[in-house]
Amino acid sequence: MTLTEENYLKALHRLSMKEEAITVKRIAQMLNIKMPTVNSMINNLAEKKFIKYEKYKSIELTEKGRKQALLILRKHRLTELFLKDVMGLGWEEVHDIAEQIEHLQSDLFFNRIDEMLGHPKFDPHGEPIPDSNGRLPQLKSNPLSHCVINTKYQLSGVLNNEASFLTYLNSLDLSLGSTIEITSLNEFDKSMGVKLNSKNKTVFSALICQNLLVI
Amino acid sequence: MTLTEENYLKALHRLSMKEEAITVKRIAQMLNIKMPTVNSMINNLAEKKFIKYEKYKSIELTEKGRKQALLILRKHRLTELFLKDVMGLGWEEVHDIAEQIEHLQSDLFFNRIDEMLGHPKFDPHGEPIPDSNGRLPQLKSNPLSHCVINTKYQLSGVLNNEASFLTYLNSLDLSLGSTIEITSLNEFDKSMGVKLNSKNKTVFSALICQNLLVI
DNA sequence: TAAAAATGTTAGACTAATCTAATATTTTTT
DNA sequence: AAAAAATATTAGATTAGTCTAACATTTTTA
Repeated sequence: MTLTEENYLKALHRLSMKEEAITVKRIAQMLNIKMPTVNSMINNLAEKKFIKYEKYKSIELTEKGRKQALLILRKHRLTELFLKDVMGLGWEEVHDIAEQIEHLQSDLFFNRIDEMLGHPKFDPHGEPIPDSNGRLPQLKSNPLSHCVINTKYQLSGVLNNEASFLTYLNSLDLSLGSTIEITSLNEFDKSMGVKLNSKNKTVFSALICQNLLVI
Repeated sequence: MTLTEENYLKALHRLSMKEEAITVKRIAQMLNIKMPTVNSMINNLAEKKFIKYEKYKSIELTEKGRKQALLILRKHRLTELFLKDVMGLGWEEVHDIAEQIEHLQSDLFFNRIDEMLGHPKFDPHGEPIPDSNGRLPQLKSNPLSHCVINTKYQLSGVLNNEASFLTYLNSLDLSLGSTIEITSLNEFDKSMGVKLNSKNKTVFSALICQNLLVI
């Protein structure tokens, strides 16, 4: 895929997320390109099966197109997080750089970023980060006890409302939306080493883990 | 500048570094492109004053061309070092990724990399890294006492040969070529906090600094 | 529902980067 | 120094991505 095709696909996906119908006019506006140009690119993308399209009719991403768009989105969001958290750039500074880096061809590079960030599932706006197969994370929460190591989750609920449990969570500064990264796992007692909000490390017993719901 | 123009400029610079004359044929080989294509790009670059050229005559980079090439080289070498030292990729893996990243347009991004690496003057092959003005570092050594904070230097000599001094250096595992990064400066006694070979931290008194030559 | 407005498509041209085939110049060899 | 070989250049075609002008279709409105 060329860089231009990737940018069209991104725009197509953005429109499909928020609007009723994808039109040539909207794509043209979004990419700041004239309609006839968009029209010919639409034909090109349809030929390559990234979209379904018949002239004067609606434009829709195919599964292939959506997956491709999500893979680019993944690279974009991982990059933004990386520029911010690892390189210490400001949130307002990262977008333009990520727009360029998202087009790099290197699984190695992006997988390493993913790893350094602890396989985050959401960017700081709360937007989900597609996985390396171009799939969006399930929005179904699971108990932390069912989750995997070296991955960042967000607290989405609790399965126990005893005051002592809630007080404990409070003392850790844990609230809905807080990030919990599993850094180690004790096979013997099923306790987990965790890092909270990318800052404090502690250990959760199996019982704690069973009562924390995360996404 | 287009990505293609940048790649030609890089090739031109590489040739100018190691060979007598830059020929259309050599450029074509290096970039794996046919000679007529190279010829037309040569004309284009000459029009834009990156090279001096008259047909059937020799090809030479202008100052403008050389500076541009060195700025790309700077981005390439900083990126390689970053991928290796910060992201932990293997030396054999970094080249292809750096070939892509070197074309990014973002002073912010590369300055931040430079900063994170401690403003290195040489890459791990010992190749010099051009500065942000496209100038190669002076190969003239200076006493460490004349150097600036937050910068990586390489030990290039000593100004004192007393056994006690050399034994001291040995005990720190310091030898010719070792990297010395100045991490802090004590204005009162002119002593310096340093990191040696990217590992051990220590403090050098003013007297030590005066007797270490670095590049 | 017919006219007007909005949107979409086709036709044809342009630029950057590439190619092959043909031609020109320079360099090497005999 | 003439012939042969190597190298360089020109001419003309191709592809991707863009444009403007003209035409077609659909949607809105009166």
